[in-house]
Amino acid sequence: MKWSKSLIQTLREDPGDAEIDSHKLMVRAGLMKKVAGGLYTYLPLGMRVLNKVRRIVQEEMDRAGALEIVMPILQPAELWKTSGRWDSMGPGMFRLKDRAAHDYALSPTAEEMVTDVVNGVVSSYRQLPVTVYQIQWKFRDEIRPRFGLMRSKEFLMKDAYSFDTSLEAADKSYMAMFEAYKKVFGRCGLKAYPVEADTGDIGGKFSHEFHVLADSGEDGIAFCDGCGYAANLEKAERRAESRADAPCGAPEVVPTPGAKTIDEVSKFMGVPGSAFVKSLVYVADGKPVMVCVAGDRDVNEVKLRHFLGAKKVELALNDVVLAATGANAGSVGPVSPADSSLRIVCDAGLLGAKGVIVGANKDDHHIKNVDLSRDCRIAAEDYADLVVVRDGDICAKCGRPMRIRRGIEVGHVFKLGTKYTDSFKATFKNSDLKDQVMVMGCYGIGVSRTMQAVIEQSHDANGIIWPASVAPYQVVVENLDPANADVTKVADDIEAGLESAGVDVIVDDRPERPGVKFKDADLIGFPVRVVVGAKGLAGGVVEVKRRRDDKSGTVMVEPGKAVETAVSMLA
RNA sequence: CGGAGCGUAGCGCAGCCUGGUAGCGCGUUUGCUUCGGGAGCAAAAGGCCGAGGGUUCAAAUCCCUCCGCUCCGACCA
Repeated sequence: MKWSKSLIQTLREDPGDAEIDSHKLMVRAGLMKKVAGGLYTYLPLGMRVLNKVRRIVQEEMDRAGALEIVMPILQPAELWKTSGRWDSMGPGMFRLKDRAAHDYALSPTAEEMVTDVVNGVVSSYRQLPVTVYQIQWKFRDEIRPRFGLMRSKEFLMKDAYSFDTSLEAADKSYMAMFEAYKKVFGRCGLKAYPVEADTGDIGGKFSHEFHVLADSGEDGIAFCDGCGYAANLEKAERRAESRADAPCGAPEVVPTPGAKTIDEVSKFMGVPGSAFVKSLVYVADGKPVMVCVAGDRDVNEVKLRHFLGAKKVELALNDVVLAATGANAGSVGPVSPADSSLRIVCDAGLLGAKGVIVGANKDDHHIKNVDLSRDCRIAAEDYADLVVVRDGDICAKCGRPMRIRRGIEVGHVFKLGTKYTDSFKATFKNSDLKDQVMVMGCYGIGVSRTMQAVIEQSHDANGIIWPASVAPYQVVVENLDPANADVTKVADDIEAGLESAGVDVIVDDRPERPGVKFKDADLIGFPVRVVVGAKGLAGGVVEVKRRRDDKSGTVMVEPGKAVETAVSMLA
């Protein structure tokens, strides 16, 4: 391929609307162009990368025994009504009507359709297990599209679905995908870590996310170096040591006028936030419940929801708070709330807390010298791990301190169970001629997001540094003197040689000054660069260099060795 | 949806407060000189100043409405 024919546009300046490096670089390197918020056109260069990532995903899915299919993006509402997600998906799903006023969704995912499809094809246990997958555009009406392809309204996703005869059998399918994912990300040159995750809205029992570590990541992840435990902060558990506080005197009500937040009260009283117990009133499936955590910690609502066994928990509105406690938010606490039957649950880190300060359930007052076990009515079984893990918390598995990192979620694997196969009555005949419900798993990879994650993880001040496996072209041949027939002949011969060696190569044949060409090559980030110039040829050599090396990595070889040298550098 | 801000040439921006000739840099085109890390000079093309309405002799500029986008807090591959 000749650069002059390739429709590559590079920009010297960062786009005004990009925040993170990978997004800036994708636009500057001419991989994509924004159409509107969260919507992008993939330009030829970006399309090549996307196709390479896609190819890798296909190969690893195929190798894992998954079967490729393609399902419609436009999906009838009936499917979504069957599972109940037509209502529960909310405004995140694009919906439209056809001319006959029938409702449709633009597929944000495809559990419903695939269950329907497989149910129609599978009728015997002999056909199971089966895993199907597709690589298809997905649509989500994101609240706030952001960071280029990281969070866009339209994105390319690989979604796979496994169907098994039993939960145990489903574990095998799950592990096959889990292993395949490791290979996919490895081949893309990514370090992606599997972390335990909450199953979220999609439902199901058990799941892992694959994360690429990056400061720009949107998810927090807790890591334990001791045992390798890794979990999304939504899910991460920690071991709470019970406190050995010294006994304290009698509770004492103190006025704290105007101070509502822990910060304000702590400043007012001149004691650190950790000396407080923060009390929040939540509504869990319609019932108020008070949640107490240390003053310097945050409630993890996902853990709370699981602990309470509730479908939904949300912070209570103020009239509920007032009715339950007798005070407005900011002055509530676990000591004798107005509603004496109010359930109080408490973070396990507060077990044994004495001499703490709590809201007095009386506006603008707090109580000090509180001993939770002495002064409050909290059931022993209502102490649990309810807070968001933070750096230095103790790993629940091995007792070593954990650290927090940020990650980009590039993949997710779920054990779904029978949530969808139940609602679709997706059954098979077992060997006893009985109908039995299939057990499902579902597995996603954000293909377009993965492409950007590679850049986020592999770039420098000059531009992208592509791994050879997904580079738009693996080698760029810089013809520094396109007007010179001898130089051009050598450059074109090297191009031909690389092509016959199966290498993707582009020849920069533009009549530009060398500096411009070098800058562009670095910006786009071709893994290997071959420089052919009159000067070098006069000395009988061309230059070969890896993008990731500095100048000292430059190798001078005679033109006949250029192909061989470049190929070896790609390995 | 709540808060903040921005829409001016393909891209990045100034001009707006204080109304009167639409500007700068990059990119593009042509010519000459350059030529191993984003060259110099000269010339040129390129604008419904987001849309609609209003005020005014006169609106990119002031006022109103709408649309779009970006950033900060509740979703997820």
